[in-house]
Amino acid sequence: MGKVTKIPRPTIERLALYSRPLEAFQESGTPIISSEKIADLCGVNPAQVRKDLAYFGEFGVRGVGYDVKDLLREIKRILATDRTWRLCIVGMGNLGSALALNENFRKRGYHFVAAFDSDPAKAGMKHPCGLKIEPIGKIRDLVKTLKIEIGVITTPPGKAQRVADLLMDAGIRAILNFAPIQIRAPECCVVENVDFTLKLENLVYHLHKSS
Amino acid sequence: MGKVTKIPRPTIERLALYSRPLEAFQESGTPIISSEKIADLCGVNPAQVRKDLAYFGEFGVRGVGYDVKDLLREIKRILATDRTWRLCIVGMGNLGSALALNENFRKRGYHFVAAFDSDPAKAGMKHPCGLKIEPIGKIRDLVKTLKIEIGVITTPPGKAQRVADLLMDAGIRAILNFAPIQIRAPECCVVENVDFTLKLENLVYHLHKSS
DNA sequence: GCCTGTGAATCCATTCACAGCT
DNA sequence: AGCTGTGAATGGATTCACAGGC
Repeated sequence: MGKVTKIPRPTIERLALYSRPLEAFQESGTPIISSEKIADLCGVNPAQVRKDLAYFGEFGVRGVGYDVKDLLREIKRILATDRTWRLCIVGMGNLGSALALNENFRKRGYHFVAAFDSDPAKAGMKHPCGLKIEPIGKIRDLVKTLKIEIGVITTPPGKAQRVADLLMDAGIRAILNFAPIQIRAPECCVVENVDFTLKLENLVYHLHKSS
Repeated sequence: MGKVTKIPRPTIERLALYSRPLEAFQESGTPIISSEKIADLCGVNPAQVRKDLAYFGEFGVRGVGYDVKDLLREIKRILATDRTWRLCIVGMGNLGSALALNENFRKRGYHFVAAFDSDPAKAGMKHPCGLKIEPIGKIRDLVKTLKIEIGVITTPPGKAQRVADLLMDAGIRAILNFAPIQIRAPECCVVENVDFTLKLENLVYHLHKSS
């Protein structure tokens, strides 16, 4: 409390990163951890870790370190991962299907409660994950009645923007986009893009450069 | 030419980003494009676009803009996406399977030439993508004989580091990791992480903050 | 007039280095 | 002695603003 500082975006991203080893330490019963240890495991600078945490309070004890359990709880509270969230997937191709079946999401509190696909042949079918595949036209209705908070887009690139617009129309304010295009959205909606081929192009550049 | 400037990492990432709309413009036959247009479509500043490109040469014409075809060719040459690359996937669960079937990769010149899984029940099976699933033990051999250049890891987090070590042992120097852990690798190997849940945690923070 | 290429200015994030507490 | 919390210093990257060429 006190200062009203703006939190740097990278700080938020790293908080999530820190929580990974913290979870492991909590499970293994380690009670205390130092900024240096966290930094080491996450590949960042120890001062960075301390500064990131200090934005939100004084969680550590000088001369000692951080209490693993407390710190993890604080981070989860900050990130708002201490509750569950309701998501939908749009585009039940191979990727959408794989995500719906992925256990990592559920384990972290992300529950898929609806699945959509524009293919009339798919609509109505029951997906192995347990969800019935709904037509795109039902997005508006279901987002509201099922109180969906986050939309995941796994459509082909050509359809992604239209789907995003539908989701936003329905009141969605957070989108995770897997289509390799830049989604345009107003301020009020947060969009995160996951573009594998972008990452590959990065790899390939470095490979080529150092050969 | 001339100055030996160090290229900022973000510049490389954006070059790949710029190539997306350029491809669309090339297909639609638009001959010339301005830095402002590119910037707009990619959500960056026009000066940024010009500076990024200027690191590699003078591709534009003052008072006119950039020739779409030329620029795209140059970017592809810089990123080394003007050739094909040989990859393997390790971990043929839902995600690995979906990636192997994903057309986006092939279209951009990324060819999966081998698939591995540690599950003996899967080894030997033919995957719908056309590849035979090989046991982990064959990584070393096949990476060499098939001249695999990039490894994609889609195993559970517990196995990811071991798989990465195997790949690097076999001579792989670029890894795309989908497991939600931080892969440790020496300088000589480039690692890109794709962690969906990290992205979700970001979204969730922003949702929560602005509610 | 228009749009690129680029030094200069600004902004932001990271790292250092040490004071402060246990 | 040890490790956190934090102002100060550093280092990068982004943006501005304008000179340069069509």
